[in-house]
Amino acid sequence: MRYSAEHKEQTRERIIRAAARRFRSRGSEGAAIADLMRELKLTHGGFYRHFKNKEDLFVQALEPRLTEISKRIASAIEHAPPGGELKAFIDAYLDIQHCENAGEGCPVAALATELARHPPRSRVRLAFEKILKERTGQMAKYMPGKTEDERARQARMLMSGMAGSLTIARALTEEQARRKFLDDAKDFYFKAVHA
Amino acid sequence: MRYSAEHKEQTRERIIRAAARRFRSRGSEGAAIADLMRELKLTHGGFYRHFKNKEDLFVQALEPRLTEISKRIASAIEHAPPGGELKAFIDAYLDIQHCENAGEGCPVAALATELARHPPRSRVRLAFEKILKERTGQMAKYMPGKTEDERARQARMLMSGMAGSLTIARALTEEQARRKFLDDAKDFYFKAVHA
DNA sequence: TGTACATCAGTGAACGCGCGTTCACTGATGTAC
DNA sequence: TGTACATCAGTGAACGCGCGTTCACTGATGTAC
Repeated sequence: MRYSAEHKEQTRERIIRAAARRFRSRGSEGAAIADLMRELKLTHGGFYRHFKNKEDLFVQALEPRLTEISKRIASAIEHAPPGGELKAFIDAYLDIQHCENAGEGCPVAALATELARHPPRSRVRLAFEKILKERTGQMAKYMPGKTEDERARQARMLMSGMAGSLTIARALTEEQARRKFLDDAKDFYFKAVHA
Repeated sequence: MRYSAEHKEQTRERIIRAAARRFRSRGSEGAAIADLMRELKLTHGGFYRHFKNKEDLFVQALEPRLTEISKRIASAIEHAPPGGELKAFIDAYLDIQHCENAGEGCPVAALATELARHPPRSRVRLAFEKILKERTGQMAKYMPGKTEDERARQARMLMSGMAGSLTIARALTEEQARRKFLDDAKDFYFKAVHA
């Protein structure tokens, strides 16, 4: 059947969304194309009408997710009382829901280890780095610190540290322990950025 | 040919060492048994005289590595001037060499994401959790903090945070950027634990 | 307005490859007598 | 001390499976005339 360009774009969008979820919750190697397409009630062959190959999908799925999270963060910050932006951000990032749902969450925490194993100048790594920079830039303005540079540094440290703590929390086997770990982390990072 | 029990034990040890390196630098899925055995000038078939399967190897390779790192940390701390133990530890963990050689480094930073994807009550996760507890317990005594509990919390946060920062540093494409990132991190965490 | 042809998203069989695992076999050395 | 047999680490071919990718085909709709 012939489909409209609009229909094609919608399918593409659906593939990207589902893929981003699978990549984050299972890793790139854990997410099979046939399974992904089956989830969307499609067959695997059609995949290649939308993407050159799996890596192409990975790159294209990564970017919108990173910016999506940025927006989510921005929204959490906006709804915070004046002066409470940073706390709102930390609490939102280290939330138990974020911990339990890696598929919907921060791609940095979910995929950084894997990305580090890709070749250094690969598209994925360059895309990752670019967006990492954008994101920490966006966060910087809520950071304490005298100079722009100091605030940017703080933002980078806060983000990488929280990503690490979130990852470790996810590896704990008991939900109770994860909750406690995250609560401790909220405390720790809030104090850390004010040190 | 018939081999002595001692010879067998040595081979087993060699497999575990090489596997631990490969697991950390490439992840469990990235480390193939045939390649591993070839590195040791053996063939893949012999592998099963030593391990039940690949997961068995993973569990057995993980444990000694976690304690090995604990010893390395202990040694770094011992050689530090009195009162400088914590700084010595932070500097050792966030060292550029540690960053560049994931294969020889901290298994928490290298494998936590992957571990979180294993089934919750699996041998690997339980082993990981047990040793995580031991290690942070060991670190706790160098932490500032009034109560034992507070020191333990600080140790957990420091470790998970630094693991995250190390991971992000590894994902950066330029060595210069990695060095700067690590230096910033050393500062950040040193101040954070004294906050 | 109607007709013939082109397009192309989606289908599903097939291919090739990597990899974990199995298995019959080898042969040097340990052990029983 | 010598001999026959058992053992078992290691070999390498083979198997099965999952998965990324290719390809000939379908058929509804767009387009040219």
